[in-house]
Amino acid sequence: MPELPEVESVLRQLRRHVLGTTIRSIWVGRQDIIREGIDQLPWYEGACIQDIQRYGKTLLFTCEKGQGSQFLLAELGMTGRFLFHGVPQKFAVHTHMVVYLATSHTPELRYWNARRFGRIYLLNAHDWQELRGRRFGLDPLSVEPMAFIALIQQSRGRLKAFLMNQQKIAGIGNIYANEILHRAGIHPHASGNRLKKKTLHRLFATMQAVLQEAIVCGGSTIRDFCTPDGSPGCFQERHQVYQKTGTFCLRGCGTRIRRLSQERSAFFCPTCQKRR
DNA sequence: CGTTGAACCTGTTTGC
DNA sequence: TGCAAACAGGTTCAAC
Repeated sequence: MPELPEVESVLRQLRRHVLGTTIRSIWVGRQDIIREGIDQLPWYEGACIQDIQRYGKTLLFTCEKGQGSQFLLAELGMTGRFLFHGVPQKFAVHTHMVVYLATSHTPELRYWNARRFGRIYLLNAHDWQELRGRRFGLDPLSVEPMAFIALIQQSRGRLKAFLMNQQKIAGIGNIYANEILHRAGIHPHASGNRLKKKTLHRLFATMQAVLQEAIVCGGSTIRDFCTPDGSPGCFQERHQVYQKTGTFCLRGCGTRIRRLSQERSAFFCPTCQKRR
């Protein structure tokens, strides 16, 4: 579930509280939670967390030691969390990694992930660049409108699939794709190359507005998302369509929200959302 | 190239 | 009331 706004909320707390801290040691419960570079694990002991960034829905820690630097990429998947020391959690058995810190307001940072859809990557600069180029598309918050529009006009598939394609635009998942399309008044099955310029500009503006608004709310907490200090988000209170099958469209058109079961369930209003 | 579906997972919700 | 099946979904991979 963590999509861009949730990961951004996690990022902001991490930057505030663990940036510049030295790693004392790292404990790993299940080895297979480290997808790549498990043999690099000892290197990180004594390294300094020099920077933390978000790429799409993943978090990138830049770690420095002596002259060298290495990267730690963390996918949250669906149920992944970073938690500060002392934050209560159910199912402690799902804590797969603990980063013990030397100087910080939190002496440890736990990586918890019940469903284990997310993984950790320990990468050198070369491997990170390679992964980055292969996996991440444009950032929805910093992309120029014309670059975004040009990319959509090249796409042939369904618009919702485009928005969720991380290699095109990185960070939007099922919740925000549905919410953005409803607010922009565009059908999830509209095709990008047939939309009018005006509609594309509206889509761009709506995408940024929805994501920014969700970040201010600290993300959406549907089931159990929370930031490292244990706080939930509140953007779910403003959802218009996600998981609202059968309820009346909030635009007041009198139509009920429908759900298409194909492709990760699309929720939409058949009246307000146009194919063109 | 685009699209679809399966696989990976386990806590929660739904249905009988 | 209890149990089993369905569901949730980000990413990767295979197949068409």
